[in-house]
Amino acid sequence: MTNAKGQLRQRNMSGRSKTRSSGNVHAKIERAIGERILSGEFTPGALLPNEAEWGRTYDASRTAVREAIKSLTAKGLIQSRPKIGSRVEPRARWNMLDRDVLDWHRAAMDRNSFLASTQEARRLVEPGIAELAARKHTPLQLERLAAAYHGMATAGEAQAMVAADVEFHEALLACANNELLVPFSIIIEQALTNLFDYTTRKNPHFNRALKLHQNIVRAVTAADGPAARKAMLDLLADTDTIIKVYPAPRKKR
Amino acid sequence: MTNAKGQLRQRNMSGRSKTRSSGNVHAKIERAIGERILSGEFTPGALLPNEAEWGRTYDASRTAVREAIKSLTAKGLIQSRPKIGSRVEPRARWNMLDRDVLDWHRAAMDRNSFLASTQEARRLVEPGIAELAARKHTPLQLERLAAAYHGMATAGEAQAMVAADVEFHEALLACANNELLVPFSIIIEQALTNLFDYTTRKNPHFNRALKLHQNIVRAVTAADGPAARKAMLDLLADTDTIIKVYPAPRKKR
DNA sequence: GACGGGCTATTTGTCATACAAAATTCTTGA
DNA sequence: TCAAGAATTTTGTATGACAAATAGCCCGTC
Repeated sequence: MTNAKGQLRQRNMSGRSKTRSSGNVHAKIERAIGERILSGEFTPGALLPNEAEWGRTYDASRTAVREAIKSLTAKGLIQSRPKIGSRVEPRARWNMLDRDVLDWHRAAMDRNSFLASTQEARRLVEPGIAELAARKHTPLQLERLAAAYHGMATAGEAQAMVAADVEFHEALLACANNELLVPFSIIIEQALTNLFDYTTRKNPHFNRALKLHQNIVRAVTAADGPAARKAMLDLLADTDTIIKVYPAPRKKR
Repeated sequence: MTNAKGQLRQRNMSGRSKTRSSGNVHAKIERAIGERILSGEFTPGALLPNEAEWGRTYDASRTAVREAIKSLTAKGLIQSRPKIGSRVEPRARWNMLDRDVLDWHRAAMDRNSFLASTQEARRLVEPGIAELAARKHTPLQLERLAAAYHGMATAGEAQAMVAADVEFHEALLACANNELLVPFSIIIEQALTNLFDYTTRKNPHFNRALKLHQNIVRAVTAADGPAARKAMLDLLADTDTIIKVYPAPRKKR
């Protein structure tokens, strides 16, 4: 994130939508420090430089630094105390389901390990979500799900396909009608975005994936919980297969 | 959170550990605004008062207000833009697995609805976690789980029992070795804390719950995934029963 | 020598003020 | 009518000053 002189570089937007606020000084500093923590440069329990020092490092005012630090604190990464400074919190406190944190986390590990852990989490949660969705959806929510499926079927380029896929899973999550589960969409989004190279390119897979998604729509529409669960398991199993068949498409740099 | 004159009151600590920073001005403002959003006073899309206005409302400097707002932004509750101000984000963006957000959420709804949704989420996730734990735990993690069980068995007062119970489930989560699942511990913690009145008091239930926890330890120790899953399902079913048997112990005020 | 209490230094916390930057809204001119 | 530009509002950033908290040191006492 930072070059030799510690100046803030523009982010490279890998996977994430361009946040309007990413141009803000405090947002850049937050990202810079966040990445350095997630990368392991500062380990849990470690003492960070003080605010004045960060200000010098990134050539910014203490105000901007403090706002960055407050954000990182809100994400559970650090904790500040007078006379002590800011310490890195234990990993168990890190809010890994925060968009930024998960993004920094992904950037700090190799892609296959990351995909392995997202897929594991998805296998754990999404079948249950599908079942809940089948049992609890409202007509409006079902409409959104159907529309998302239609969006997948008619998506043109690969980029749009990924977006439609994400929307599909978010619509399904909404069908489950449990707000506590919603943050999981971030994992799904990251997983699908990073599966980009694996999927969407191969046309034979495209049709298969579409069919597997359709099965979910049908089961949810029929309010058939067990069928929805199974349809989701099938979809995830298919995804896992693809990851194994095509190991690491191309090294990142 | 605020009285008629808008002055900040000391928090009442329901369920949460006393945060050192809760005495900070920006933390108080954050909490005040957060509660007002979660309570529905400001609905998604609504425009909040500007920073200067908040400063007057809570008799604080713009600096403190801004730090509060940055925290709330990091939790996904709001988004700020120049010339516009701060708007409440759609609920799907809210980071419901954040400690504070979940706490404000709980405070804004009736207890039974809250417990219903936490139990639903737990039924969805924890059996899978138990299974993963059985398959992936390390010796050290298993030790922690066993110690947590021992802590439950020897806990004296009810307060300590709840703490030990939370530690048990967090230890189990750690056994699963998937960091993406860790934030769920916040749901478990909130659920158990709020189940306080239901459980722990009745001695017959205490022994039963202890046994159900022991079954989990055994299955995990034996690396028996399916058995661990079933043991967790049994435990959760038992908890659900208790909630149904003793509806709402005492209204909160 | 051990211990307790107070002193000091460091760091975050808070405030006030000023100006920059962004972006909506209004205004004005073609 | 519409588009370009000006005005206005709000957040964003910087600076400087002081308050509050507290770890670690110092010192005096038992």
